[in-house]
Amino acid sequence: MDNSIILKRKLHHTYSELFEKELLQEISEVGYLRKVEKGQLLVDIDEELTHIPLIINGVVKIIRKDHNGCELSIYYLEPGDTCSISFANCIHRKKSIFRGIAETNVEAIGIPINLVDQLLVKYQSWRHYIIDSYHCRLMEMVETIDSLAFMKMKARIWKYLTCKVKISNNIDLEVTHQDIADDLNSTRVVITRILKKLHEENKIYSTRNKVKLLEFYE
DNA sequence: ACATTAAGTGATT
DNA sequence: AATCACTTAATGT
Repeated sequence: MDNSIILKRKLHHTYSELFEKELLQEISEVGYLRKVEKGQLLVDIDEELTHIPLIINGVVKIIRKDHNGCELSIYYLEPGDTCSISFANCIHRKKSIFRGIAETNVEAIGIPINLVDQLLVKYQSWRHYIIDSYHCRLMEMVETIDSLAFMKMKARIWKYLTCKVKISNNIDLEVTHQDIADDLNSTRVVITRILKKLHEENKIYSTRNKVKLLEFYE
């Protein structure tokens, strides 16, 4: 079967609502189908980008690596998504700052980067798609940052409490929320709220001036 | 009983 | 996560 016919059909069920007809037609002509098996890399850090992937089906995990090589998952690409970050990269011929791994078996349509610019000029739906994509990615990032920041405080409090228990060799601590806030350079209200959560998780039992650790392993 | 201090909450930034 | 403004609960005198 003709390559463009196959692509057209693949494109249809996820992108027909998104793109105008002419754009679908053009993509089916210039794109090529790329199948990636679960666990395989789509793109690695420092790799030069040669095409933009439009995800047809499957899920791609986008991750970042820290200095130690620890992975931090940034976000997921699902059908109908593309890696908008890669647009800036490919326009300026930069290398990827992310790694994309197939979380499941993935089918994607690759669009050569030299054509991405042209599509941007020619098709409104393509422009909207890219801008929306950026927006979604940004919102996901904000969420990730929020939760990281929050978890950090919770972790700090937990460390602080277990440390105190270890020092005093006593499960019962005599501290006010304000004390903890001062020690951790935070504010009382924030501590109160996180302690309440820990309380609800049955990790501590806290009353006025007191915090009792219910979970404490060496 | 009243004042003081600790803790809880909702809204806002 | 921090700040504000305000409420509620516990404690000391």
